[in-house]
Amino acid sequence: MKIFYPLFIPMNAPPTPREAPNRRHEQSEERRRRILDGARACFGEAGFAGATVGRIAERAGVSNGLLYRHFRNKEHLFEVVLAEIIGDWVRAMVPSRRNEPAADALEGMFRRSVDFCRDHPLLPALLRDDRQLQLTRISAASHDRIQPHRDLVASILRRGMAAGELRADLDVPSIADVICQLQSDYSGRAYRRDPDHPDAPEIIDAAVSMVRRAVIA
Amino acid sequence: MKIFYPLFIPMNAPPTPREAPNRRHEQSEERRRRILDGARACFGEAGFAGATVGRIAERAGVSNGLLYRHFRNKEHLFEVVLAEIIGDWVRAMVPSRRNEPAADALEGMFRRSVDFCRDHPLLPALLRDDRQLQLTRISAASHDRIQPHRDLVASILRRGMAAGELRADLDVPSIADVICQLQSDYSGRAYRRDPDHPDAPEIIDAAVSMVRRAVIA
Amino acid sequence: MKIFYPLFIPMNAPPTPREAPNRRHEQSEERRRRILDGARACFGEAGFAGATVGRIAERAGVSNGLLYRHFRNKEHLFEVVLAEIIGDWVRAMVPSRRNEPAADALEGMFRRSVDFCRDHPLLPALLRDDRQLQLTRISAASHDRIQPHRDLVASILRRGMAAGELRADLDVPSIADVICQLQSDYSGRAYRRDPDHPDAPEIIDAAVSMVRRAVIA
Amino acid sequence: MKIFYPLFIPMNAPPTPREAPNRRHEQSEERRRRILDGARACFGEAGFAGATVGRIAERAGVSNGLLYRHFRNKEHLFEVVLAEIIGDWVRAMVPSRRNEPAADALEGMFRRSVDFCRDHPLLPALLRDDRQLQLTRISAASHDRIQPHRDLVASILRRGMAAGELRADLDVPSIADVICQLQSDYSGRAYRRDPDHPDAPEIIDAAVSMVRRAVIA
DNA sequence: TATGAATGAGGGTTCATTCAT
DNA sequence: AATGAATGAACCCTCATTCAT
Repeated sequence: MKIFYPLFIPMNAPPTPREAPNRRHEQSEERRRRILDGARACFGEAGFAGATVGRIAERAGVSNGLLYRHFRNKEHLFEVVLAEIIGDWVRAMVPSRRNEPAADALEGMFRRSVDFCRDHPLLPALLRDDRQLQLTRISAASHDRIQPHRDLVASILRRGMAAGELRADLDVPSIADVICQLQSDYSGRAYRRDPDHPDAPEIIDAAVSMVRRAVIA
Repeated sequence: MKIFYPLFIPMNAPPTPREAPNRRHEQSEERRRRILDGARACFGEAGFAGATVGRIAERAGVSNGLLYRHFRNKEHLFEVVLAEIIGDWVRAMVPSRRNEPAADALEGMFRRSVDFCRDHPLLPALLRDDRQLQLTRISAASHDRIQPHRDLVASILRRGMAAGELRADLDVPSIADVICQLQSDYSGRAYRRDPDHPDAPEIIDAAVSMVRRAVIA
Repeated sequence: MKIFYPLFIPMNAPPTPREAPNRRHEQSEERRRRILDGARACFGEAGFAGATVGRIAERAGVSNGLLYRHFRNKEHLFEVVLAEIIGDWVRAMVPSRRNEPAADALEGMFRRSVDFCRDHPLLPALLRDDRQLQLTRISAASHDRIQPHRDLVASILRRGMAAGELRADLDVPSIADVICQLQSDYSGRAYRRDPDHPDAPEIIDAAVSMVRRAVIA
Repeated sequence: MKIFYPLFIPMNAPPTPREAPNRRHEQSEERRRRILDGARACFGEAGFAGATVGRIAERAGVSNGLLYRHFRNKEHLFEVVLAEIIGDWVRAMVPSRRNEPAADALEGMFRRSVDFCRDHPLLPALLRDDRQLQLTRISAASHDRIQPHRDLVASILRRGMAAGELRADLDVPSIADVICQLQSDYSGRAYRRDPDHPDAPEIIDAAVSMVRRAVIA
């Protein structure tokens, strides 16, 4: 069975500086970086509509106008931020060892995803709900990141079923959907520090064990 | 065992008409109603930031200013809408029969919640994530609706454990959290019609069966 | 010979208040008026691009936002201003007596146009050159006002030729074009007080006599 | 009779290269040239306000900043462009033969002006109306170019009157004004291709014949 | 009670100009 | 001399909120 791991193409790698980078270019690049960081934080805190360009620039310590040298407009900036985050997240999540039992692979993914989101100042909050963000125009983003995630989970499930480790009667696409949903939920919690949606270890454990119990033979 | 069903205190009951309601008062009350309906629709479609008071008033067929006679401001209006919706949702969700097996009670709740959200033009989208809505100031709302929901689920779990229907080693608060999370997720999907987050019956079934398997003895 | 005088339909007559106008409505109407006056002045001085809504509002003594209650946007405001001005101008210019000699009719029109523009705080400056104003989207405006003007002049010319008062070999459309051009020029001068383009009486006389000499038999 | 032909003082002659022009200087000069050409095109297309420095630099194939080494600011650049154009225009317009009849001289000037503007990708549109261009600060430019033009026409008129070719009772300054006005009008038309202000040959002919008839004895 | 005209702060965006390199 | 990244003021426009009627 062919497993197809490499999910996402990194969309917004910084333009490869093939010439020796001079000071100017370096500084510019660093400011672009700071803008993206500021945008991550602001979008993460306030959502797309709530974040303001002015605030982002301020946070990045640059002028209002500079933002528009690096990004077409607010929406474009948001797209780039999203793409970056997804790239990071996926890299953190992907199974490290290929031969581990399927249930362990799922649990590993789950926990790595949560841990990544906890440690990283980023916005998995935005990983879920484009509708709220009035970003219907950014349609690709949502689809592009969700389906591959499900496919990855599904491939692990199928591998486990083939190996006899998992129940044989799983409705793979549906179960994969639910697992991904839970993973998104608790990854998101790890970032937001909403006391109403805690990410206490025992809750994560409960989610993980629910997943295990649902799939194991 | 005492089961404590009445979860929510109605927050914004219409001011109790202690005098015999004359015409004026009646009409006023009806307009308040229309404003709330318009707000539900608008907030549901565009989120908090995206909805405008002008639009809401227009939809309600009243003037812009009247809105401010009935509600302190946009935020307050939103709070009231939220509270109302949660009331409706809870009423729809609460177990009908008291003596059914715990697992069935959970499943029933799950499905009723999803169905309610599907049939009702309302905004369970908003049930989850105040942060997105820039409503950090509305902290109470979130807490008030989420904890009671978990308590309800927890009480069912405990009943089932006491009755020997469910596993004895459940970490009740944590499992309740996960179950509520899933229920919110798929209820939300039922309202939004995001093709990337479908609410196909088999997916709902998968979620339900995952829950059952997690708790059943 | 049929003469077709009524050229322009007044486009932006204030919405006829068929009900007894209360104070509120009156004040609103007056503010709309003030905005239009401010806009006339600002557009007249600075052109479309150069005029700013902020400046116009300030000049009208109202808030920035009010402008957008009365007009869709800057462009719409400009259109209305233009239409008003043209209406005024046309009414001022149109021949009063029907039976006067053609050459006198032309001269009368010419002088009335100039006088109107001199006395009136308006912007015939804008009567000529949409291109400068980057108003390609307002294409109709230009055409709608210029051709009728020429037609009016042409009809007078033809009447004079038929009556034997004017030379029989006139190239009517071309001569009409030149006459209108001159009339626009010196009407515009009357408004702008550019010392480099004076509107001294003897210059107007020179223009008028040039026109007479060109057409008279 | 003294005829005073050399009308305009070249305002912005390139800084006289008093040293043998080395490579550096040559290249610099060529870039200045390219900037001016780009500016001509941009101002011509979009007017002063509509043209942007960035666009001009891009069109000239130089950097944004270089523009400010050669010109004080956008306004200065515009002044220089204007002066250049006027120089070109005047050279094209000036009577070639000194002894031709005055009326022919006028007609020749008229037609050469129109032809020049038609053939040349430049901005006689801007020849008339500084006010529109928000360039009230550039007052000199306007005066410097208009009065000499009138003087030239006046001198031809006086010559014709002295020679008995033209009517003896002409109000020379006034007639000169009108002639110059017409000439500007139709020269401008030749450049702009506004269908509402055509420059068809028969219209030009009509204008020319109007002028002739106005002055001829 | 109900209206909707009026306000004005703040939104995203552009662009003339400067200055370190 | 030449670059182009960076600035920030000013642009048009929206919309939550107030208040005279």
